[in-house]
Amino acid sequence: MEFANVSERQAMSPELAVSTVIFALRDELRDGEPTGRRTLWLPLIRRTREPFRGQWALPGGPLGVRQTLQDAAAGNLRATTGLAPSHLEQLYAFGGLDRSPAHRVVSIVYWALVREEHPDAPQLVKDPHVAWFPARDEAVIDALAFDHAEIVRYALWRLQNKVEYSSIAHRFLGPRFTLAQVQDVYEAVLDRRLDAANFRRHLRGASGIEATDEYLHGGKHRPPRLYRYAGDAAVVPQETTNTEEQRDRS
Amino acid sequence: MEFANVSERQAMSPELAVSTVIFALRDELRDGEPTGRRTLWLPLIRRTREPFRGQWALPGGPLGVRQTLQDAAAGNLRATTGLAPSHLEQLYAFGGLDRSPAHRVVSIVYWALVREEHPDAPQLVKDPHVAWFPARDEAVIDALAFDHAEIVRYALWRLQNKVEYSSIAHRFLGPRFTLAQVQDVYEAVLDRRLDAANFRRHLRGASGIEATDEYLHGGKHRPPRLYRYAGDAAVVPQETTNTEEQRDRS
DNA sequence: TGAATAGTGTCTTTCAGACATTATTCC
DNA sequence: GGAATAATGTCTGAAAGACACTATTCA
Repeated sequence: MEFANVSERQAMSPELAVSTVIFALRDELRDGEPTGRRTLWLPLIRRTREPFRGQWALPGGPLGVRQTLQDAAAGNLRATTGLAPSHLEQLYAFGGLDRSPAHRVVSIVYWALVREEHPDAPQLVKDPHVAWFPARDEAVIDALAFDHAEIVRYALWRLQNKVEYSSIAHRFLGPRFTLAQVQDVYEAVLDRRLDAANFRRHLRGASGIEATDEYLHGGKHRPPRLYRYAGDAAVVPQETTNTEEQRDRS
Repeated sequence: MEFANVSERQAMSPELAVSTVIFALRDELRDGEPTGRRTLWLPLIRRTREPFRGQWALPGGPLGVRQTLQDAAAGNLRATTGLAPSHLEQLYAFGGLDRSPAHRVVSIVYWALVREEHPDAPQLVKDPHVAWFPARDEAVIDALAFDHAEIVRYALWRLQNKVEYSSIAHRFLGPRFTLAQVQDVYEAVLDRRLDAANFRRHLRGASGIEATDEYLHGGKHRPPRLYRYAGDAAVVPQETTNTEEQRDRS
């Protein structure tokens, strides 16, 4: 089959794009001041073109012919944050007819975790059209372009589920961490307080976290023991191993 | 941007297709004779064109511009079996570079459950290029076209996971069923025997299954009580509600 | 020594596996 | 009555929530 131009071609098959929901853990702010807690933040991009010009949207773009889905998602992430993902996983393919006015676009969406960085770390992208927002700020999320509010909420829900049965919490952290830091991650993701004793027992049992001989000094009081993750160290799962995401409750 | 022809256009964006893995429960056969147990079967389509001409493949096809992903998946199912899905859910988007020789194709794959039908039921599609196979027959699955073996195995794994924490087992069955029938579904999907007493207690607790006043007569011995599913009756989840699949263990 | 955080022990409830037991139907 | 399947009861151990308690560091 041959087609005279792109319009005819477009009549046959929808556009294909890849977008990425990126989460990081940062200090929670109230009235501009840190509360002492941590929360989930995500980077958004301000649209400079119609449709939804001026509104915030998820990073994304068309998929190249010689580009895997994962590569495209990691590319979104690098372009937006300058960082590499410590976790990257397919979320869902969104294919509703009216996600975008005029065009029909199918978006394959990934979600990613990145390690916390100081907001003024040198490798972070400095771009007036990129900004970080609290992932649970309803005013921000509801105002997103396209169906991105729905996508962000779904990604948040997936992250919550995954943290409960899988050990990905450490991917927000560095190679050495205290159990209190892991608990901070859980509390930020699940958005509720956990009992330290039970949480500690839970971690000892079911996850690939093991104690080291080191302790974190420099705090104000008793230094906590440092732990490390002892599972497979693969930062980015392979395209061919979709041994991921499966336990969403319906 | 304008393009002179489809080749140029294709250089910009991969093809987009939708395929569907369809499961039904049927009598298990050994040497052509029923064993008394049930197992999972799936319908496959024999390819009549290159590539992989003559090999079996999952039903699928290109996505139309005004067609939702779910509609395309349900269309696969109807064309292959003549049946409507009692469950339909997105599985994964497969986007490896070399899934298909020469072309770059991204496939968004769904998985579906259909109620058991007698293999010679009138509404079933009669097509020499369609045949049903046991879903765990490694010789069949390994010989599938493209990366469909990987896809089928992933779908099976998802179905197993889902049946353990969700109540979809009844979607293999009619509106009224006995607990033994539900147990048969679980045993076929999980591929192991379950203790009837514990299984019964499990069902009473966590799922939307409730007893009716009816009993199934006509058996050889004590007639079992009939149950029904009391949850939401939606046969096909909405495109916009992805409250699905999330608990895969990684 | 006291404040603050790190870390342990124990009681209780819930739930799942193992398995013995009773119930009802048809032949 | 006996065979077969349906359905219930009970014992046990694993895991999670609640919460009291001990340990170690710094100021």
